Amino acid sequence: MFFSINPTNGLAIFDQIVRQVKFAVANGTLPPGEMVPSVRELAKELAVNPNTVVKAYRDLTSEGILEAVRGTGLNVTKDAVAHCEKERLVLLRERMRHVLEEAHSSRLEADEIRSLVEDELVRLERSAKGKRGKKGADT
Amino acid sequence: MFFSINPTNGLAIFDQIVRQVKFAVANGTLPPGEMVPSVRELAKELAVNPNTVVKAYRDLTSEGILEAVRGTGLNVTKDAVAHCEKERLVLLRERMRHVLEEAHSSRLEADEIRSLVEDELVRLERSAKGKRGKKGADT
DNA sequence: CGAAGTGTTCTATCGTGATAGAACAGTAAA
DNA sequence: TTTACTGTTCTATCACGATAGAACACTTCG
Repeated sequence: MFFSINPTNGLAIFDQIVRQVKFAVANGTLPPGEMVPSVRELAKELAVNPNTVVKAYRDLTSEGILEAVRGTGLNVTKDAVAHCEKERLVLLRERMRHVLEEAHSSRLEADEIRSLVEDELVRLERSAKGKRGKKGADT
Repeated sequence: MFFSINPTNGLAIFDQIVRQVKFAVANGTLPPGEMVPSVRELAKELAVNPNTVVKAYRDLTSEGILEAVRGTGLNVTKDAVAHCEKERLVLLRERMRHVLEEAHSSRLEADEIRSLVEDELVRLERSAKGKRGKKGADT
């Protein structure tokens, strides 16, 4: 499935779920009309309490991103895509800003910040590649 | 004073204090032997509960960064500088990594991430300039 | 029908961060 | 000594995120 939880993220679990659903909608992984995993199913998959998933889905529903079909499940609304596409960068930018503000107020130079970002970007690329090419070396 | 609290930071107040003390030690703003503000004074200045400052100072003391002089106050230890210089990048890098991981898992391209970072960096530069040259334009 | 799956709602408990307020022991200076 | 600072240690309360377990109304399918 698309979802995963990172306990050291700094974000609450329910918030991580909310954001990942939004991101999945924004990039087309979760198209309108598609059903999200059921509360109990997702809770089991993430090894998380069902009530935590309930809270995430409740927030998403009250934002108009999900809608309930009684007795059946929750699906992505038609309006969700535009909404999530707009919000995607806003959410990421806001978090990024907090980190950069801390770096800046700690007297880190802009170039030091840039190289820190580059370090972590290549690290991300490497681990992504590592997952794609399971056994082989490269290619 | 050097310290300030950002409620929307995602970090607990006591943790923000801990990190800011470490950063101040790392960049020489808070040299060894220097006294940190008293518990009650800092609590008043940050409009925060004294117990919150106590917790931050207790953590810093148990890490060997501050030491108590009974009846007088807390001062920065001799070993603190090396310790904090090492930890500075680690702390910032760890937080940065979490944000970049989220951006990456949301299918944001590396170049989009870079331009997002650049956006926020110039924003930081602007606000820093704005604070330095209060009334005048530049110089 | 009945069983199994939906979402929804409820109470209770726990840990943590924060607040509030009080008390105690030590030091410094008038 | 007295006063006014230090740090330190309590108890109590609150909000919030998370957990646990149960119940209810609805739909789908055999």
